[in-house]
Amino acid sequence: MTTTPRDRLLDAAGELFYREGVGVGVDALCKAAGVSKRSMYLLFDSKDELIAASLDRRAPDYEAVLRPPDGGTPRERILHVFRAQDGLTGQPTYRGCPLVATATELKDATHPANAVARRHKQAMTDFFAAEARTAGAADPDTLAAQLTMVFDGAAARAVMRAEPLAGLGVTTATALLDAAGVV
Amino acid sequence: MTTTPRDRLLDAAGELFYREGVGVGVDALCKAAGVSKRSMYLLFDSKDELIAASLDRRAPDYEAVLRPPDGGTPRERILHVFRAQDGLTGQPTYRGCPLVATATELKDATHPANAVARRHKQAMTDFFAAEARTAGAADPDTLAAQLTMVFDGAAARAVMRAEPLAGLGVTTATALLDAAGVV
DNA sequence: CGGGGAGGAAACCGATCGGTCTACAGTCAG
DNA sequence: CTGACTGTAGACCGATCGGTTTCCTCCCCG
Repeated sequence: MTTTPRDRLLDAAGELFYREGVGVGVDALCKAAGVSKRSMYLLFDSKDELIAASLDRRAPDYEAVLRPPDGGTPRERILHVFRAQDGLTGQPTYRGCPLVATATELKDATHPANAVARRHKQAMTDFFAAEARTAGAADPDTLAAQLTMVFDGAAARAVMRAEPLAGLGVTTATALLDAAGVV
Repeated sequence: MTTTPRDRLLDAAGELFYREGVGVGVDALCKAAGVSKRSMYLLFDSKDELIAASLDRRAPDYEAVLRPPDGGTPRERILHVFRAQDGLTGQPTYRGCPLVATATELKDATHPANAVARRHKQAMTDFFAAEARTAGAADPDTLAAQLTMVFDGAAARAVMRAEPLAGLGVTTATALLDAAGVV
């Protein structure tokens, strides 16, 4: 057995919940994963826990796509994130930032998946803050919060497909970096 | 009869779909509106049409809250939108921009409610563009797209409650206006 | 007074929801 | 071989889904 039922469940959940929303039923999910409901409920306490676990599983891959390779200036490293995002938003399968989309769908701030989303989003802000600090920005925390906001805004625009202007996130982040004196 | 069944349905739908998501059932919705399912399905072809119609109904009120009063400089008029948004995001009942949230939940870009959301969002961008043009910005369309993106980003941040910094939308919009030479 | 339309209450439809449970196949250790 | 363990298939539970239909009440107009 190359993949465990747990792996298959998390992978199928990550894809289906992102593509069709968390309203996808447990039956359809288990069928897609090739796992019986019985096994699913032995592995996870509830569908809600599975949502949270699948988001936690998906997040590292998401971050890996966005994170810049080693080296380069802080400015370039930050802009790499927005360029990578631009590549994602151009795809027809793009449904927004998975973290924000899940939080938006779940509404309930106490949902376990919401804590997962918050944690991984904070990691992105922390990355921006560390780079901004390295670059000697006057207020790295505020700049990091602004950049995260631009990231989420670019994702939202892409979802609504009211985005005739590609690279909007990159140009806006550039403007903020300029304003913050990050060369 | 002070309110028609149609009005009660649209109002209840606007509130419930925003507060709990479009997954709310037709039964619960009709009960909240004090309207029978029979009447609902005589007034609307389907739940999807009701979602679209309720969003269309809600949008003018939403815009009225954000739109600045007559007068003032373009810069002040633009910043008024972000200050008004800041007031909304501070409320515990805030669940994000209704237009973006609906589009995010529905996934399907061909859903009638998605067209409604796009149209109203475009109206906001058009407002920004008109003000930027009045102010003599070099590229008013790009600036308007950036401001809309910041607006949606601020909404997304507020949803996730990873928002220790109030007024983030206002300060970021200010930075973009400064960069675009809109005094 | 009598008739017709509007609209509420609720039964009903097949399908699906999240979740539980039984039955059985395969695989390992002893 | 036996017994424990893991896993699938799928029936089953009550509830709810979107949507349709029947029935009845009310009110307005003639």
